[in-house]
Amino acid sequence: MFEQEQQAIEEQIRAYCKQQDIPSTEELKWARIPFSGEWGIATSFFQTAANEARSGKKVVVPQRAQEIAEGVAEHLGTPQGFSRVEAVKGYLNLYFSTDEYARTVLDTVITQGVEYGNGLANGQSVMVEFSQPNTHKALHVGHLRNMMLGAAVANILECAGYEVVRSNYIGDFGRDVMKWIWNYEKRHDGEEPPEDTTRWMGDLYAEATQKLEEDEAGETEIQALFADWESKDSPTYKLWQKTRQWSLDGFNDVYTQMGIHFDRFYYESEMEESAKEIVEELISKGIVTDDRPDGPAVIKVDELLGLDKETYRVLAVLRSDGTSLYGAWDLALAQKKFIDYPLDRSVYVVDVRQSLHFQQVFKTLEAVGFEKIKDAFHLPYEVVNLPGNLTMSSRDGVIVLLEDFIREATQRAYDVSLETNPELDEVTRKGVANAVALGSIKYPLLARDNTKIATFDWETALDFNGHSAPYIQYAHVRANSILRRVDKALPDSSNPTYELEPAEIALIELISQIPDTVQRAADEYRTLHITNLAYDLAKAFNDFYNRCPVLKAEPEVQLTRLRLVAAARQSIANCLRILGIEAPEVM
RNA sequence: GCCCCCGUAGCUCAAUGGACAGAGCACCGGCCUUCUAAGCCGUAGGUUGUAGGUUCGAUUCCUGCCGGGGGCGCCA
Repeated sequence: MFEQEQQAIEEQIRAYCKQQDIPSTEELKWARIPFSGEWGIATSFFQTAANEARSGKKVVVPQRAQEIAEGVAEHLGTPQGFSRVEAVKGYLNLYFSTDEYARTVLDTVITQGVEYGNGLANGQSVMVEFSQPNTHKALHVGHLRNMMLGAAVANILECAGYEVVRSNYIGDFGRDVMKWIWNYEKRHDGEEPPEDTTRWMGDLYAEATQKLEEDEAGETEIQALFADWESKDSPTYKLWQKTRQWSLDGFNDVYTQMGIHFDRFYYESEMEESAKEIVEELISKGIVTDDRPDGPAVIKVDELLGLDKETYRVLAVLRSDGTSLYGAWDLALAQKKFIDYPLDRSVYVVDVRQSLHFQQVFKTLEAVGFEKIKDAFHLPYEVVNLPGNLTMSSRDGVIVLLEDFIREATQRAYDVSLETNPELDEVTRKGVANAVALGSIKYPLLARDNTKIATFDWETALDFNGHSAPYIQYAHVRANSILRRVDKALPDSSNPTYELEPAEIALIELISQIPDTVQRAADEYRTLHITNLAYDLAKAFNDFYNRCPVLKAEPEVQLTRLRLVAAARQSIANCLRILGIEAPEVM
């Protein structure tokens, strides 16, 4: 937000260094002054001093850094827009003229509104593939992490200035699906799903897994179903179509509920044909080692890349019976995405356990000359476990169902609301309960680094206190509550005519960080930066709320504070929106 | 055997190579005639797994070791 100011000062620093014959060529790194209540930008001269030391000059680095900082400070004087410049411990600290900058920040937020925080369109297009649910199975809490991460990353990229294509890749085909069909035909033929469709699909899947273990002929029968499916007018194919749709309808309900949408759906069942074409081609090029029917057709990736050490291992593409495997599908899909859209980047939000798989796919495509694959990126995330390091598994049915979790959280939020705000009408309360419940479900998954395993336990999951979505939502409600009580329109922009409180400065400072944080989150594909900022904003607002009266303030003070409250409300709402979390008006 | 990830307060987690390693939970003690107490303030809690290395400076980068988790030819 302060690029112009930084640039102007950078030029002066460079000029000074040149004049003093100090070799300062590298970029200056700017940071915020890290002490509370102080507001400004800082840079240091350790690197410069170290460079001098390396070039033969006899200097003690910290001392020399301080010397340079002092020299620069003297040279700069007090630049326009700053109130004070100091050199301390090798750092150059430039303190903003509070009034001027406070006004600039508030004006920017209020003028830009929901757009505040967004970067300029950068002309780049990126696809984010996420969710990838399997039909004929239940949705559990483990799937939620992927959904939330993917949706939030897509939002972040969009805010940062990318053109974003949100895609989903539905697992509607494969052995597990056929296993479900097999079991359905044997034990549930003709049954229609109950209202709770997705749960029922999951139950039948668990049953299929169990029954198959006890059934010697099962494997052969499933193989036969695979063969039937190939013919599009077979009963197997028709049954597959019908049951698959049950799952898809259920998924769409969940997406609607979670506020997620997709621009493009891909299906594994569509990949069969093009996958086989690719494999045929690779066989003819000698890249695929075809051991059928004695074994699978595979790509020996290390060999392909000419590596001696086992690194990328072997990617299986066809079963010995000739049916294709997901390795082949991904070879097809990775290319198809770049054909369907003019992408500058292609992001896959997929469980970390598939890291090797994606390396195999990407390396293979690179080796066969598909240049664009260099722009493909696997964004891995860790799993959600149950206490005791227990991995959720659809096969064993050891899972916390998404719908159970949502129901419990909603009930809990409703109960808390009854207690804390008894006057709410029923319709509003239900809306609040829904917003709070979904927020509290989503937030912890987004506030954790992708590489960290999450552990689900009910008590923590239903805790609405502290570092949580409801805390942030509540800050938004408080801000809204103040503004609602003011009948008149927001005052016009003006410089503050009183000395701002530290709590006010801290809040404004955080607000000003949003654009940079969005960019950083986009660069690193990390939702964590947004959740951290949203929380810090809420905390700073609560502090302000307690220390600084607004409605009872002197008219001149109130002027600025009302604009600050409006900017804070907007800022919190924008952060929550990026995260896919609702910002309620009341709670 | 090869590869990847994690290790920070009692617990769960933060921390662009930078100034004093910060939050929440839990514990203890305060604050509702005052813009919604789903809130605020205070106390306490640390050899950042360990041994080295790089650096002016390491929780952050590199190497070894210890502990935990995950992946590795016909599931996805």
